[in-house]
Amino acid sequence: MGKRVTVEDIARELGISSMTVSRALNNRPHVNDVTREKVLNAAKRLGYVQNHIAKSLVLRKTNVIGIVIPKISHFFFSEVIRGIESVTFQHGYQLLLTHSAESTDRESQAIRTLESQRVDGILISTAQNVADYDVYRQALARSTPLVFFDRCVFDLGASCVHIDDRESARLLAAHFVQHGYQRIAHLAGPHLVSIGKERLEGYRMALEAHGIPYDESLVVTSGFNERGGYEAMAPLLDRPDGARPDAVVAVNDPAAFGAMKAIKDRGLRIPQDIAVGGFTDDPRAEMVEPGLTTIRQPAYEIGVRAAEQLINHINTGQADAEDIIISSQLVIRRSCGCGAENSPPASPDRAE
Amino acid sequence: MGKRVTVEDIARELGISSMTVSRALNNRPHVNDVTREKVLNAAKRLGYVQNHIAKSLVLRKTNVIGIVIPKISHFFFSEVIRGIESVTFQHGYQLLLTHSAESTDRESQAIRTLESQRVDGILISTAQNVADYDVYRQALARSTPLVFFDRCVFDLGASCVHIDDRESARLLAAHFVQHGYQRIAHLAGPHLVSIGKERLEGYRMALEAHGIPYDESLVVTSGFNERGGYEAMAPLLDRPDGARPDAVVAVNDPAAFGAMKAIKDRGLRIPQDIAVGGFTDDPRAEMVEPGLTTIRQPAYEIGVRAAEQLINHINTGQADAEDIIISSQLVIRRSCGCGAENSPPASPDRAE
DNA sequence: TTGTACGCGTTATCAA
DNA sequence: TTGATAACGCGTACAA
Repeated sequence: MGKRVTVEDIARELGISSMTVSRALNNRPHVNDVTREKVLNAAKRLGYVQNHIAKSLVLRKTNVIGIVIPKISHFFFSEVIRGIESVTFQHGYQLLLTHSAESTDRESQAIRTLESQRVDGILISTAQNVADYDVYRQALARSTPLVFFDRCVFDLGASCVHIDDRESARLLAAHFVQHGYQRIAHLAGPHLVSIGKERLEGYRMALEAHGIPYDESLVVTSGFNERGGYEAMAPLLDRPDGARPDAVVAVNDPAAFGAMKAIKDRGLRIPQDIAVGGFTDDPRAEMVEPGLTTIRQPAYEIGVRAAEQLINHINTGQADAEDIIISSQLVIRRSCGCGAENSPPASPDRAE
Repeated sequence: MGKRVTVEDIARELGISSMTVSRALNNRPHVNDVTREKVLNAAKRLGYVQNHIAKSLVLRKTNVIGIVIPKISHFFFSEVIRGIESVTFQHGYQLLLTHSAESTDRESQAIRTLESQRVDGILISTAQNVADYDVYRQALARSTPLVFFDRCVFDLGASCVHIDDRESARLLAAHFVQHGYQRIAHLAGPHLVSIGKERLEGYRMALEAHGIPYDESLVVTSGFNERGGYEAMAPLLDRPDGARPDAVVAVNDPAAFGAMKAIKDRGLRIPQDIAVGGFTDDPRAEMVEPGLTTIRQPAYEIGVRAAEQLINHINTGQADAEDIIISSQLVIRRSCGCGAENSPPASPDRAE
């Protein structure tokens, strides 16, 4: 930062006090109209830009909200960010973006950095192997409002915005069961992260409800990306004919895409040989061949609600934590082989 | 922000001066080992978190870099952000993310906000209707380093990181010409933004080089999203048989996807009736049916180079502006009907 | 090795 | 309506 124009400079220029300048610049009362005019002109002429750093220091409020994203490249998260931004923009907050890259170490570091930056609150979706909750507790103890989204940690007294992952997974798995699939595999997320746990549990519930025994060997941890989905399919596809799964419920769409590629690479057909389902409703889901049946998570809305909740916490000091559940939707396409082509809005409608 | 522990608090607790505490916490020399140990213990015990705001104020350096993104939901930009983040993380910079939403007003506001936040530098890709360069000039005049990426403004003395848009568009259009297409349309970006201008120019050059007259009615401004691409196709598809274009070069992939949908909705085939090409290499390009021939822009690398260049400017005061050209690549898939299936890395390899 | 004085740029407070 | 003073939390410069 080079030499910058300060209120002091403007005050000196006009032969008045810096307080009057400050009042004029901030549209505060008790300033003579003529004086105000002179101040604004001088500010423009000198190229004054308010120093928000100094303002934050004295006001003890930065108007900055921190975000911790586990995987920037995931479409879901970029949509959440878009939702968050729309709300924070309206409320005059800025966004400090950090990336944990699925690492708990980097996540902890990010949270500490955000606290150090004195953000007014933090929006976070945990890294996939989250295990130690101390860093969250500490932030909360220092009264930094925290709101989780999608990947949550419950019982910390922090709000969380997410879909009903368990019920959604149950619904998806039940859909396969009801259409006659017998050996339904699950590509699972890491079991430490909320959505991994919940989606697995929903899958189990669906099987149980329909009297299908839970077979541990049909559950393979894939993680959340394409490569993981691809690799997790190997042990399942290596099974002999008749022992191979006839359907796969993936923990999310990227994993499902990887699985679909693995299935095709073996020369098998989707859904005739193996049906596939996912989670997210990634833009690719309607373009992949065949279209991917999936649970649509309204990412933009999740971002909006999370940001609103956080700002609410910020304003009310410490409002009660809420568990906010956003409704999801089963989108049926051809990958599940269940006939109905209940297509989602086509591409042109994805644009704003 | 609630009541926070300060260096003063620690100093009082230990009966020493705040300077010694500051030195100890920052790993500076001239501190007795025993004293340092005591300070670090007390800091941990009291839950001290450095106030980066105060530090920034006194050091006149925030270690924050501002980003201005025209369209968060565009895959290309989320990849750029990922690249930027990888560099800034390594160098200890934080990211303040702003969104112009393609509005020049919001963009100007964003830049002023970032200046107000005293970011050490700004990375920006302009809004599509950029026309007034004053806000950039002012930022530069106040010695806020500025680096453009993808959508640039030249001749301002700011660095710019981008592919060779003109040459890439020329290459793509020439590819169509060489494969016998005669009536090649162009879905153009707004003509005010660099990539809109350059890509149109490359398209013209390719036609000219092959003796095909430039037909203004074959150039329709689509903007950068799916809906724009879809709608821009209407006048082209409304032409009678024989006057319809036999190929379309879209300004980017989202527009190309919209165009493909429009073509299919008319019951026409790709590429037999109309061939399509795009720009970006969006993840959907290899999944759409048929696969989209496109110019691959290495988004991640663009982000990396832009961030490196900015940090370089920050460190060297004001190094010379550079025009940094990242090499792009023509990825041939089936949408251009040119045979060669030069497939890009498959999905599983997209993951990190 | 440790401490004192001061300034970073702004606003709140209280006095004029 | 305006101004003087102090404070936000920290680090630099210099003194002890």
